[in-house]
Amino acid sequence: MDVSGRTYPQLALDAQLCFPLYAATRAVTKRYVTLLKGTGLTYPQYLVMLVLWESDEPLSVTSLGQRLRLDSGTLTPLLKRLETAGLVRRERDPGDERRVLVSLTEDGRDLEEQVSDVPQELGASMGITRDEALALRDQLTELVDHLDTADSARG
Amino acid sequence: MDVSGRTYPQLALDAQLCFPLYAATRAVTKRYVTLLKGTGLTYPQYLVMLVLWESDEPLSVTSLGQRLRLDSGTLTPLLKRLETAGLVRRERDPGDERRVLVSLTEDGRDLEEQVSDVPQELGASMGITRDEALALRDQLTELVDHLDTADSARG
DNA sequence: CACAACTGTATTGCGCACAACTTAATCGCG
DNA sequence: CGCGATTAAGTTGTGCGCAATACAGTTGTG
Repeated sequence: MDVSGRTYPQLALDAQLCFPLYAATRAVTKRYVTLLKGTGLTYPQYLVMLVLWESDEPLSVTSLGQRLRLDSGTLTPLLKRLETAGLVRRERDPGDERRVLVSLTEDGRDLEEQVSDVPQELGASMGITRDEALALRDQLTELVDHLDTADSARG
Repeated sequence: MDVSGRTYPQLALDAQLCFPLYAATRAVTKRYVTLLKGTGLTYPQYLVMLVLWESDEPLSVTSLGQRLRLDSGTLTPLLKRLETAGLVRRERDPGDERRVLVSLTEDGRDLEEQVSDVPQELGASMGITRDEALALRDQLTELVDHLDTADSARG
């Protein structure tokens, strides 16, 4: 942690934001493994289910991807696993055969009740108040917005 | 985003901290791809190099793993790629043949100067002040500490 | 010294992420 | 209508993360 005397002190691991961010995501994901045990879901699969539970309509792969910022290379195999698990259906849109519509099965819908306590349990594991969590959420959301424009703009 | 009328409003994607955290990490990683282009490093490889640049001594795989919270299943192939790239050496510790000591080559050491502007460039992409970044860093560090104890304690 | 317990690293297998590419369907424009 | 451009999803290949396992080397104990 002693950064004095280094040629490039800004490169110290503990001086940067990126590492705690990276570590926090992995720690949260690891906690979800425990919390989702019994549902058979991975954390990315859980996120997909969250989006589907929010939606009244079947969603295309692209719209799921826009919501979660994931592309078809990630979603297609993930959705196939959810289909194999019997939680979702994948059907070509009759009105546009390029699109695949993803909808919940009865089992998929039923799973929502089983995970309804997960957010609160995770919150308890994080050791911060609800207000702190919401403030952090907003800061990170802003960060994502900036980074998205930054990377496309500055190349 | 309208959460009213849902049976489980706490499951709304936008109500939770986990998703912005996950999205922010991926956005940062994506930005690093651009910033590290020319070094040949991936973001996790860059983190390993940060730790090695900080150290005067060769480090074992385990001590690298403790610093970065990564295990040998992740580090071994990553270090082999860094070795192939000519940036590090991997040698068994003569004093304890179980251990593999990782040290920088001349090329590896030289790379530090090439990335010395990366932290500042990333900071500029995030659209937050240095103080905000440091506050965020500290909050996330605390989060990680809590989650680590939570997952081992509550199983 | 013998040997069980432990430690450090490597290997295997699975599931993301994502870039790059392919294929099929649709759209737009003359 | 014909046909090039665009769009949507799927495929391929690379590199993490990490649990589970294997295994060689080391340590502790009698």
